[in-house]
Amino acid sequence: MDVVRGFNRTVTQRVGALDDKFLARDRPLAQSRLLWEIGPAGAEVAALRNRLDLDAGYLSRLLRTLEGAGLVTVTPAEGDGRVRMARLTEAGRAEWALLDRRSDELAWSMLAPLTTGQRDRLTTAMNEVQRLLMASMVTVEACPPADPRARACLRAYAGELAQRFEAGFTLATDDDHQFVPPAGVFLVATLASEAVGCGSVRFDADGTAEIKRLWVSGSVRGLGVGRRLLTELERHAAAAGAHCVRLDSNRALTEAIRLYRSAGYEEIPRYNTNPYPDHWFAKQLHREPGVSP
Amino acid sequence: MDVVRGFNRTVTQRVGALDDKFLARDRPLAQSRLLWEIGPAGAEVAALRNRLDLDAGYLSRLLRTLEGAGLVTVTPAEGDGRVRMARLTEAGRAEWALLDRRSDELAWSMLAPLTTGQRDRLTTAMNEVQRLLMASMVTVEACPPADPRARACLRAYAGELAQRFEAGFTLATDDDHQFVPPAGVFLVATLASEAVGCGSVRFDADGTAEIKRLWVSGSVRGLGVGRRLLTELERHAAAAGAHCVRLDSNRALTEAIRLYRSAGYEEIPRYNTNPYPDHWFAKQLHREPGVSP
DNA sequence: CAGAATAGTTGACTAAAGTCAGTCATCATG
DNA sequence: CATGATGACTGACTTTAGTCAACTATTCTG
Repeated sequence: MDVVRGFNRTVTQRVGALDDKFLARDRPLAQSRLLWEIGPAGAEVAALRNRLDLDAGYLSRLLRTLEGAGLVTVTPAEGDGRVRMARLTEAGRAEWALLDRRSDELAWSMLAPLTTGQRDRLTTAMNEVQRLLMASMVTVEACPPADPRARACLRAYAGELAQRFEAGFTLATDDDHQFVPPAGVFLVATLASEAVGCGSVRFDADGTAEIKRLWVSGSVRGLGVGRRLLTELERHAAAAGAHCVRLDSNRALTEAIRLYRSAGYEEIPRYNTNPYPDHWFAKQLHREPGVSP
Repeated sequence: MDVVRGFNRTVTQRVGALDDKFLARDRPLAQSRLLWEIGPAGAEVAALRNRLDLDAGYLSRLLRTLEGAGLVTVTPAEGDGRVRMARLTEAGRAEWALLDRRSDELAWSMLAPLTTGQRDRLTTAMNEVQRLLMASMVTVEACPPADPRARACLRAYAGELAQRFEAGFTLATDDDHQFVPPAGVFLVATLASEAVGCGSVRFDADGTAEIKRLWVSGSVRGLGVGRRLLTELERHAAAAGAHCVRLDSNRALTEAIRLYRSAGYEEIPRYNTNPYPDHWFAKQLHREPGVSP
């Protein structure tokens, strides 16, 4: 705990202050940040507002300023005329490249005074901190399967299975109701208001439950998100009165199968007639009194 | 390099922003930071200005505001009537305690979602990052021996030797001129405008140089500051035309002696009549053409 | 003991950051 | 095709942050 506090104090204040100084050398910080965030690829105004957590009016004004300076153009997005797209002009890209260079300089200024060994240790530790902080920023919560975040996850899930299964994959689209309470539950994992994982469970009348559509985005794989989803799903199943959870999988999904085994699942014979799976698992739940959904 | 940039981005934006939000929930950030920095022990106004890097006038005004809110009292320091001391009132201490609690909550919010193993890895990595960033923020530069920073180091140096030598220690005070160019050089290591180490070298007419008063503050020991000072001193000696550096030490200074050996120094017979040392070392310098002071 | 230096304060500013309500165009829905 | 929702923009503000120069009270120094 004290380590974390010391880290927060030293690192965020010192590095943060430096970072700001590097970014905001000749224009207000908010403008530099915005320019930086738009990036060479451009960005939708709503996305910028979201990422920078700015007031809509304030952001609009900042965009007008950058537009006035000839660094940015804002045009209606194709498809939806309400949405607007911010893009860097030629001059804006030059400015962005300057910021990019400064960011490199800042990084180098942190490494330069160190010996080679220290540099290696620092970058290794930074990597670890960053990954684990990402992991700790992931939240898991229930959400209706019709929610846009859920849809985005399921699209990604289906796309991935279609790639990994030799026979391709088509997601059933008519069983959403199974994962709406009280019949079941659908969970999404969110990182910085972006959905990065999902999972669902259906409670059956015979005291069993079935977990389906567990998926974790590649961007956060290895951070324990899958395990958190699985644990939460089991908790919901137990709270709904299930004494046993089942699930199916395919040998192409090696990480998932490893996860199931290490979470206490044991292989059982085929229990359904789905065309895709070739492995089936089950786990007994120890019902803890007082668990709430 | 990319690791460092990713780290800067994630950590300063995410954690830094959170940190600010936690601190400044019901008063302006600058006021909260100041209140926090004063702390239960109180602090001199100059120290606050230094630590927070604020304009003197601005800081003064902030103090008046906190004073007006009944959170702080500012009184002349004992000893020097120009210096003023800021202290928390009863209400101020309560506010400080609140901030302290929030800081704990923030730290906990970062650890809570993780497994025990992940927590251990995160705190270990944070500790490493913090130490190495401190190391990389240390700057080494030449400075006159009469400079307040140099005096502070020498006081600390003498105090420490007095403690560690059985026979005590008294610092010679009349040889400052030896360490002023062109006769020699005095270096200080600085961390966040606080002197944390020093070292000096005297160039002799026979092509030898003598390193003296190498000291590193306990707060940064183990970060390679001693080695950096030593290397810099050797560089200055070489630039001044020396082909050999000598120094003396005492068996009580085990870390220093280990440093000298690992830096290529070899033990030689007594070369002076100083009462304190019982070990003497020398190292040949390889003069690199084009080295500049 | 007369300056010079140091530590802090005050007044008069400016710029940047952020907020809020009201408006307008576009899109989805019955 | 009216109605409401959505996404962005504008005007009119307030607050916060920060700067600069002039000024006062101590202390140091020759």
